[in-house]
Amino acid sequence: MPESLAGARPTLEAVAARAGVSRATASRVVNGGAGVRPPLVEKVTRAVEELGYVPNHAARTLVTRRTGAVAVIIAEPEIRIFSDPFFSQQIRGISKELTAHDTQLVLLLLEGPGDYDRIARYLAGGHVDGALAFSLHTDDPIPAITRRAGIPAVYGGRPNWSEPAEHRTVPYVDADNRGGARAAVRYLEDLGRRRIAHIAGPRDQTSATDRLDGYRDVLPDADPALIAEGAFTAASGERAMAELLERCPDLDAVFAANDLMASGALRVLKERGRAVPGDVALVGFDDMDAIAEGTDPPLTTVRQDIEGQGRLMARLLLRGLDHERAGAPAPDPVITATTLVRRASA
Amino acid sequence: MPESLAGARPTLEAVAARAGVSRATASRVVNGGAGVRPPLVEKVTRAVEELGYVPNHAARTLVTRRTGAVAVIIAEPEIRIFSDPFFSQQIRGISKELTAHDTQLVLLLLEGPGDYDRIARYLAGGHVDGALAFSLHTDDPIPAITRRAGIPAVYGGRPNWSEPAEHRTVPYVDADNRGGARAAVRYLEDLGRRRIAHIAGPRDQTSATDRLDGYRDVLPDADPALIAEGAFTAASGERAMAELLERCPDLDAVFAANDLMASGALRVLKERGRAVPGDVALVGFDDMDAIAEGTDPPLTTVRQDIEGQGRLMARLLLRGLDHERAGAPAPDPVITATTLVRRASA
DNA sequence: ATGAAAGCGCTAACAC
DNA sequence: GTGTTAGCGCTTTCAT
Repeated sequence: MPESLAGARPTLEAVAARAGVSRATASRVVNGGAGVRPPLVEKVTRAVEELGYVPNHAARTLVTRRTGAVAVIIAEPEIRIFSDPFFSQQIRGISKELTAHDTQLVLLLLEGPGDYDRIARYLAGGHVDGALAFSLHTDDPIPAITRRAGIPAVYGGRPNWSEPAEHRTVPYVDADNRGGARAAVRYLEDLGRRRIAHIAGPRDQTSATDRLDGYRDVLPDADPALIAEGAFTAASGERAMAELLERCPDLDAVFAANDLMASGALRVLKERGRAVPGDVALVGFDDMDAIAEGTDPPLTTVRQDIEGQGRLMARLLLRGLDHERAGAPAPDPVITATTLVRRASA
Repeated sequence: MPESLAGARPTLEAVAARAGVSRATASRVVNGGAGVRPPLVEKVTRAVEELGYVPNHAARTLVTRRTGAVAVIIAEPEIRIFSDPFFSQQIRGISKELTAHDTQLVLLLLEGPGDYDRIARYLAGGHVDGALAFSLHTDDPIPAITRRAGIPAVYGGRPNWSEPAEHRTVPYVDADNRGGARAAVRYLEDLGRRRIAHIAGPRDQTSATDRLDGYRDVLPDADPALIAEGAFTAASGERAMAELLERCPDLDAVFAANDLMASGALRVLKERGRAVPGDVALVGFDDMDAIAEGTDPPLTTVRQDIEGQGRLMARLLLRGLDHERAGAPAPDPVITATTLVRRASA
């Protein structure tokens, strides 16, 4: 490994000089060497190594108008992001895909509502080529900001627009929440269960409402008392289960909109002496192994490939960057498959 | 808000023209406007707004040699980073401090050991002004990489060198683990407990060994059977507690090296019919509110300001960046205070 | 296939 | 105070 001569990083000029070629040729070699004769390629390559040359990123960006970086925007209400394995897996996926394409991940945490300005300025400043964001709120300002900044963006989770017409406007990656929910409820039905309750997630998240819709697809005439709303947390799952038990003591199955709530429900069920799955069959959603495999009994749940979704988001964005000049239309939403994982709780 | 004329972002040149001044003056105004007469400042400011001008980052970096970005490096074994509230809080703190100084956070996730090369190239490429990294492993290559890249770095947690002499080489921020542990054990002593056990963390993390050292400071002659080793997880806390109970049924207090292990220990204690704190007093470490406040009884624990540590890391780095040209020496390590928080478990 | 030269958008001496 | 000018390091026509 070459010694770095503290301070004075070698420039392309230096490489060219050392290799006895022009800067242009040196540049060509550094960028793949297409159309340069092998002996020269060899010479330049050696010079690069000897000098420990690393291209200056700013200079390159200035002329190419490509930064090789992508922003990942995380809204403040998503503070839980880092504690929620869901997001961490998604970020892993994104990171892997970006890395594979030599693209950097710039993390933009919104500390508060006033931060949208800062983000807007940043995005407009040409720091990044594109942006990735998660679970937009109702009429979230982010899409408008990226549009104004003129950079492409891909979203994780179906945006929650108040205008349904806007849905097609932005590209997003989402799991087949509705289909997964349908599969879960049908499975419970096939088990012979007749009083199937649902612990739904918060009404303002599409993943929650889609799962609720899936439940209703299968059980259009379900007793409304069989539906309780939670907040995707274990504690809220406990509360919802208690409610449900009170309202419908005769229930014989529960489909919870995520594993965390299912784990809470399980705790309450056991406390009240209901055997799982004997008396009450229980199905979750997400298949977060840290949760679903750790409960007693382990959770039957709907699995989605979260890391894969993250990778897909990044891939979609990168593809968009490549086609950008072609003025390609925003890619269609991508819905990833879900599968039912049978364990012991149902 | 000005319409963006898709594609053609206005340059400083355009601003200057519109304001009827030279590019230099426009630049001065954009950068604070020191030494420019108010009327001109006003004119330029208006032009900036009307045009929706945002400085081109690459151009600026090219001449100033400052990127306004800092890398946060997260090693692969730290995959748990995102699920561990410890790291998430630290990152929050870092993000806040960086944002306050108009500096961006570039996230570098190491996907595997081979990734060190990629990181090294990135850091050498002048993408960032400095780097932040966490809990270095024994003889971690990161410090060498940043040194070779010629960029300053600050670490979170005392590095685990095999050469003690190296300790002073790198600046780091760490909690007063040893002092906090001492306080916890003394508190237990003051409660009148005489058989105080310790559930230690993994031997290869300085935070764990420092806490063990603190325990030993107070109890130099403690029965070795009173010490069990866990892995900072709840499950390992359960295992360690079971061990301890078997070896020393007469123990009357436990100091666990973190809250997660304390919560596991608590579970086992209750299972075996030991009243907490009646029969066995229990103290944790970290004060992760999601855990410590949620147990029954709530955990007495040693609190450290994790977000503050993150902020401190960023501040130290930024300060280093400012003094860089002055060839200032690496700042000394900073040890942040810990405080005992009394709840009900001891 | 290679080189010469222009210029990306900005800041910082240096003159005035 | 303000304008003029010279690059920062690189890619990319355009000649050759």
